[in-house]
Amino acid sequence: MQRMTRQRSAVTDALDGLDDFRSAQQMHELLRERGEGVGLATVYRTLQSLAEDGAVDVLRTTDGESVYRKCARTGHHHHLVCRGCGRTVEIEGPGVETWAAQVGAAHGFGEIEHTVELTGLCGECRAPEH
Amino acid sequence: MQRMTRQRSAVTDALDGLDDFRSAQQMHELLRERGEGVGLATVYRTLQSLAEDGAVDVLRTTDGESVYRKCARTGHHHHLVCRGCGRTVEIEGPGVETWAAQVGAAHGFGEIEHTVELTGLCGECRAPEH
DNA sequence: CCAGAGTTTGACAATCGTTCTCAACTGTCC
DNA sequence: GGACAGTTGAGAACGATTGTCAAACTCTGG
Repeated sequence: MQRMTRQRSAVTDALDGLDDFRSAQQMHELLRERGEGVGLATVYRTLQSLAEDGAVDVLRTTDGESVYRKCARTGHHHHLVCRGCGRTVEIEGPGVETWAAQVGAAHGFGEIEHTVELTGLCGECRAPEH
Repeated sequence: MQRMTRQRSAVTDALDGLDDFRSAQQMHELLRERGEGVGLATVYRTLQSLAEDGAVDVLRTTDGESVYRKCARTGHHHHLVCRGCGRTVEIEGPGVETWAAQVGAAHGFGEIEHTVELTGLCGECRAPEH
């Protein structure tokens, strides 16, 4: 059974206040600054279990770090992340889903799963001043 | 300048004989078995430099390991990998490329880059016997 | 409210893939 | 052949993540 502890709610509360992806280490640091210290191992465990429950989304950065984010959209979706500031937009790709299934079928594959993530530079990061 | 050494050609030769993704450690082991021992650090360095030159493709497995493969197609493409046996099909996604750019533009993002990988079960892995 | 059972926590050690170090080695060019 | 700059490799170092396990805590049913 899942229990509600001070640490667990500290992590979920912190996630609610953020809108970009953060690593477990960043969360750990953030909580420490807020004075709600939570052990690093606990932060890892909590984020993992939240991810398993589908309560948060996980992404792997190019350097192999796992980053987490609480998304508004609960179902399956993708992300468009700004490489400059981290701003994130949730994307629903009706086209991609079917494309994936089609491509899979065309090659005799079944039970297709896909990974689709987009990165770019948002308006502000492209035109810093004006 | 790039030199042709015994180690470098051992790695590229080995890659030519494979058609699925392998990790640096697996390559290291494979070369050892063949008697063409190559230091682990060298295998890492060589695979990396080959990847930078676009001579091989890199993927990150779900557990954060980098895997490499020499693809027939040299330009930009994606992969459909069998979760059962590792069989890999190279995919060219005319639709995905434009979709990515469109979605990006719709949100004011530019310089869009995308990651698209598919996994599934190939025909043989779905019907082992018959 | 209270005890007992079962969870959760956290400081620290351990893993594991990958990168760094640096002295010895080896293509390459003249 | 000889010089020199790129390359190698054994082992240390790194950094993210996971494992350990005794102490602390939650929740539930009296």
